[in-house]
Amino acid sequence: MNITHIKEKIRREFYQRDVLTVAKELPGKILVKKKGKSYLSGRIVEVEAYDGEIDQAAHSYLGRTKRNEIMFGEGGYLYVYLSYGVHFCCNVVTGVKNKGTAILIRAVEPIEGIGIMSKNRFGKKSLTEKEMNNLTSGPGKVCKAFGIGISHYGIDLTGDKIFLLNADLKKGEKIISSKRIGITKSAHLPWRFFIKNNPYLSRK
DNA sequence: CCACGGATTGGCT
DNA sequence: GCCAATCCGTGGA
Repeated sequence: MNITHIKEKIRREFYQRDVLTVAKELPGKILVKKKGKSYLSGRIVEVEAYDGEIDQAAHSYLGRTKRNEIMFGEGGYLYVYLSYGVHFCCNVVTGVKNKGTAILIRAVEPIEGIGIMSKNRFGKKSLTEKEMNNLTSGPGKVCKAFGIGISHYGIDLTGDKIFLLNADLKKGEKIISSKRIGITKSAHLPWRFFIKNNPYLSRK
């Protein structure tokens, strides 16, 4: 018994819509990675939208390359890249074919498999409260905790390895937007969407 | 072929 | 608050 028995997997049509529409709905949804018999899951609490047609910060802005190829496919696939030569970051590809849009998953709130995530991140199973809040509060941290790397590039999110589940926000929760973090080009666009006051945000 | 810099993190000051 | 670590995609010569 795990969360996949309770919630419904998100279907292709959800991802194939406009990137901003999807990005606004993503906080609250549940990221799941299945590894053998064990499940890792967490609620998405923070995302950023990237649109190669008008957004210079998007990896797809300069056109199609081998690295960003998956961004130009149809929505519902995973785009993974290496950041600063050190950390992996994962994105949900959105829109129809040739759009070049994706959403960076920046932070999640752990639900299942916290022991495994802790081991992936800190090499031990039990964490201090401080480490717990630091477990998945950033894009590189999410990938490390979930064990997501370049081998997961292009995975179909409607398959059964990595996928999202439908879920509603908890009572009183609110999604708000701000400028995106850590970019210099097209920095003014308010395309970061997150759950207000959530303790797992990469920044408040 | 080579130089540059980035959607980050963690450790030190 | 600042900065090093560390890789490779990208673009110019």
